[in-house]
Amino acid sequence: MNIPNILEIPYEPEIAFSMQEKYASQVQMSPPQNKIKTIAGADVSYVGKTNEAYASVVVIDRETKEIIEEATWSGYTQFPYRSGLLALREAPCLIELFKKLSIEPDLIIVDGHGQIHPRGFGLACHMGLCFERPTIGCAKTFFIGNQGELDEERGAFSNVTDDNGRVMGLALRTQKKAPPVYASVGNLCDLDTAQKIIFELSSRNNRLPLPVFYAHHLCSKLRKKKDN
DNA sequence: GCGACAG
DNA sequence: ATCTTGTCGC
Repeated sequence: MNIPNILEIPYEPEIAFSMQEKYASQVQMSPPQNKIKTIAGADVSYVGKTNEAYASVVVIDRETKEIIEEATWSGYTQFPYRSGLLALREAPCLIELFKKLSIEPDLIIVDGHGQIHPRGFGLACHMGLCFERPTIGCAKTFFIGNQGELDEERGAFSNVTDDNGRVMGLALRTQKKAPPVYASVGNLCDLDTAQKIIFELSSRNNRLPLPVFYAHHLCSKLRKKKDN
């Protein structure tokens, strides 16, 4: 896949914060221009709490839900995990990973938050500006913001807002008994589309949208394999 | 001041 | 993220 931009990765956290504040205003929340027929999901896993990383991306056909391409990458991250600065750790890995993809997916789902972020610029936003193509974040746990009550049925959702009442994203229950996932815009996509896509690609069998679910398993398979 | 804090 | 035991449901 073509990668039009690579954002700087500041070594100093304070500089990284201001970088995120600067780029947050460049995120585009309008609906995708093209019809969404191919969808990619990406994930990264690690050996213990080391910097040894395994990343994978899986692309499916939206209509048939069949896998049409996979790519993997392994190497070492340059930064430790830090809340709010996940992109410093994972963006370089994901860029190398997506370089290996031949398809140009119509939409990319990142395992992490987008606009649900202290400065409105989570990992999915960072990748969305790099890729210049519709990108959304789908995180497994609550990060920040005010979340309303959530019904128990699959499909129930509740906005996640900041302290000024601005909608950053939403909590979406994709399985009846499981905790919700958190959907937010990364770039070049609206929240309604993000919600719709995550809902239709999740099911009774997979709380996470199919491409992310597949990528997650591919990652841990890789990690185990290299471990032995 | 204290706790919370994506992966 | 990873580690781990036990439990529930198809």
